[in-house]
Amino acid sequence: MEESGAMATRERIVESAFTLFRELGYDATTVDAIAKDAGVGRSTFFRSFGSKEAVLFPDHDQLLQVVETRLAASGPDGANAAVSDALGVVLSHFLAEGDRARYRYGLTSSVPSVRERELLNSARYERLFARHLARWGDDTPAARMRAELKAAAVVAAHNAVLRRWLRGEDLDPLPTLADALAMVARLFDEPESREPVVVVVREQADADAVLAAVEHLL
Amino acid sequence: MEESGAMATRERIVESAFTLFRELGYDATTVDAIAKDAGVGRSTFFRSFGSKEAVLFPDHDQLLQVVETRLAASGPDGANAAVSDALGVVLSHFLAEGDRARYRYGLTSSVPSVRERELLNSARYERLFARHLARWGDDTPAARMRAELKAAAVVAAHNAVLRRWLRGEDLDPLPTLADALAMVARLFDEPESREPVVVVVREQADADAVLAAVEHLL
DNA sequence: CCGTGTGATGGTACGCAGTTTCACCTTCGG
DNA sequence: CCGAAGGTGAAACTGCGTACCATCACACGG
Repeated sequence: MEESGAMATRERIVESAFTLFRELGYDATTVDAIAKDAGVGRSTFFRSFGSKEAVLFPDHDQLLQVVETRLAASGPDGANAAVSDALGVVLSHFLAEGDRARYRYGLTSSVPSVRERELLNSARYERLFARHLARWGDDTPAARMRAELKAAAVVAAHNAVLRRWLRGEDLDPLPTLADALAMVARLFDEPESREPVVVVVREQADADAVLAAVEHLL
Repeated sequence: MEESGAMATRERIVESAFTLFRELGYDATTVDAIAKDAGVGRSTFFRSFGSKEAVLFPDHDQLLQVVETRLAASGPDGANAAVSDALGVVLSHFLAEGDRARYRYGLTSSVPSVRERELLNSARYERLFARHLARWGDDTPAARMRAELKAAAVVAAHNAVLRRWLRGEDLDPLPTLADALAMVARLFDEPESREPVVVVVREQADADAVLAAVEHLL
C-alpha cells in the first residue's frame, strides 16, 4: 500500500491529467476535474504534486535526485564522465517518455506557465551542476567563475539537444549530446596558455636538440 | 500627461509596493493594499504590471529593449563588444538601483515566487543573446550549438558577477564583469586548431622574411 | 456649443490555484 | 478492544489575475 498503492494513485493522477489536458486543453482543465477523473480528492492532488504545472513533470524530483547522487559520487578526476552520465540519464528519461515529452513540449510553446516551469526545472539542474563543478575545481574566484560558466554550458547543451529531438530534427540525440558535451570539454578543459609557440632553431641543429628545446618550451 | 503623468503613477505604484513589502513582508502585502496605498485602482495596478512579482522588476522590459537594440545594431565583427556593452548596461542598471536591488535579492532568497521570476528574467536575456549569437555565427549545427553555449555562458557570467556584488563581496563589479567576459571570449573565440605552431627558419634570415613566413603560417 | 469617439481609469464580479482546517478512516501496536 | 499515527476527502478561505462595464477626460468635427 505504502509503495505500490501510493504509486498507483500518483500514476493515475498523471494519467488523468494528461488525458484531460489533451481533450480540453491545459488552461481549460481544472485541478478539480483532474482529481475527480482520477477518483481522488483535491487535497490528494496537491499533496502528490505541489502545483498544477508539477503534474506535467512527474519524475522531475526523482530525476534530480539521480543526477545529484551521480555527481556526488564523482571526484575531480571523473568530472566530465559524471556530467556526461548524469545528462545522459536525463536525456534518456525524456526519450523514454516519448509522446508525453513531445506533448509537454507543445504546451511549453503555447502556455506561459508551463514554459516557465520548464525553465525553472532547467535552472535547478544548473544549480546542481554548478555546485559540484565548484566542488571539483579550485577555490579561486576564476575557478568558481569557470564552474558557473561550465554549468550553464552543459545544461544549455543538454537543452539544445533535447529541443532538437523534440522538434523531430534529431532522431538519435544521445550521440549528439556526447558531441555537444565534447565541445564543452574542448572549450573548457584546454590548457589555459593558448598562444601559439614559435620555436626558432638553426636549420642544421640535430633533431634531438630541437625536440629538447620544444619540450622545454611546452 | 501621457508621458510624465503616466510615469508618475507607475513610479508611485512601485514606491508603494516596495515600502509595503519592507513593512509587512512580501507575502503579507496584497495587491489591493499596494493599489490603495498608491491611490489607484486594482485594475490600474494590473494594467501597469502584469503581476505582483513584476512590480519588483519595474525596468525589466525597458532594459530588455535596450539590450535588444544594442545587439541588433552589431554585426559579427563587433559581437563581443556588443555583448559586453549590453551586459554592462544591465549590470550598471542594477548598480544604480542600489538598495532596491539588494532588497530584491533578499526576497529572491526567501520568497520562491520572486526567485522564480528572477530566473525567468535571466532566461529571457539568455534567449536574446542566443538569437543574436546565432545570427552572427555560421548556419551549421556546431556553430548554432556554440551560440547556445556562449549565450548561456555570458548570462551566467553576468549573473555570477551581479550576485557577488549583491552579497557585498565585490564593490566594483564592472571590471569583474569585463574579466569574466574576457574569460568567456578566451574560452569560446580561440581558433579551433590549438596545436602549437613551430616555425623553423635559418638563423641568419632577415627579420622581414621571418615575419612574412610567420604571418603566412598564421 | 454640442455630439461623438477614444483612451485611461475604477469598481465589481468571477474563476481557480493553493492553503488550511477538520472530520473520517484505515492500519498497526499494545 | 483501544488509542496513536498517518493518509484521505470535504469543506472554507485567501488572493491573484481576468473580464466586463460604467465613468470621465479630452480631442475632434460639426
